[in-house]
Amino acid sequence: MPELPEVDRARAALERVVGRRIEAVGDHDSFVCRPFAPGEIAAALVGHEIVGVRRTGKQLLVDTTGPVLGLHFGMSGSLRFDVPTDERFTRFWVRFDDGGTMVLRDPRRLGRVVLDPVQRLGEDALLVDGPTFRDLVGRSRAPVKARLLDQAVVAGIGNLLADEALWRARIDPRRRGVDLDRAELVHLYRAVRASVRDAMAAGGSGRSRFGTARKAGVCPRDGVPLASAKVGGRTTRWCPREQR
DNA sequence: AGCATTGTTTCACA
DNA sequence: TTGTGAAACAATGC
Repeated sequence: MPELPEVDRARAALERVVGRRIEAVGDHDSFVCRPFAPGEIAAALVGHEIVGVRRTGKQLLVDTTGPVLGLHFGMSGSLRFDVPTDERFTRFWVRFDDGGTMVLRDPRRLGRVVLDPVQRLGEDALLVDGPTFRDLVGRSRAPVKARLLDQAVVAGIGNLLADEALWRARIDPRRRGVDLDRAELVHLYRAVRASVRDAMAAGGSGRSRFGTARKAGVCPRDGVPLASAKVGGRTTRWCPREQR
């Protein structure tokens, strides 16, 4: 369930392992750990201590006294602590010197585990300032939703948050960035930040009023059936009456 | 059976 | 050249 709010929750949970030493690593899922060979990540990490945890967008960075461990949850990844490492869907795990474990559970295996990740990400959605956001989003000829989903522009916004923010800002997801005026971009910027913050408070993306309504197919403000189409390659729902 | 899925990368094309 | 969008990736659930 990972968009920025879920990943940030994982970051907070990871704070508990700071200061622990890595005793063993399970890196034998060659798809999730690609392009590293089985044992390669383990060899690089064993014996090192976790010294910090950072997040940019949906990317998690675990600093150690050795390499940086990069974690990405893909579509279905999540972290578990102090559970057995042989459970179904365990794709990667770390055991610490205190006997505790960190397990990456990821049924669909679209998550990634890498050493020293090279990031090509834009500014984090929670940190980007208004003028920068307006400039980056407002200069594109792509549908505004596709622009929001582009992690190289603003990092952390996924499909649900994008729909949520556009609904709050009352903007049609199919409109081109260049066709939005300054006031609309201001609204969108505020809507993005509010959507992210609310999702974090609610414990996840898609738990908002619109997130619930998105499934039901009815706009929670005016009861109009939501429109649905592929925008930016993703299923998109919006209120055809309010979002212009 | 068929289709959709809260993500990212690659590749074809304008 | 730059940007855009569809397909591929893997696996599950409806």
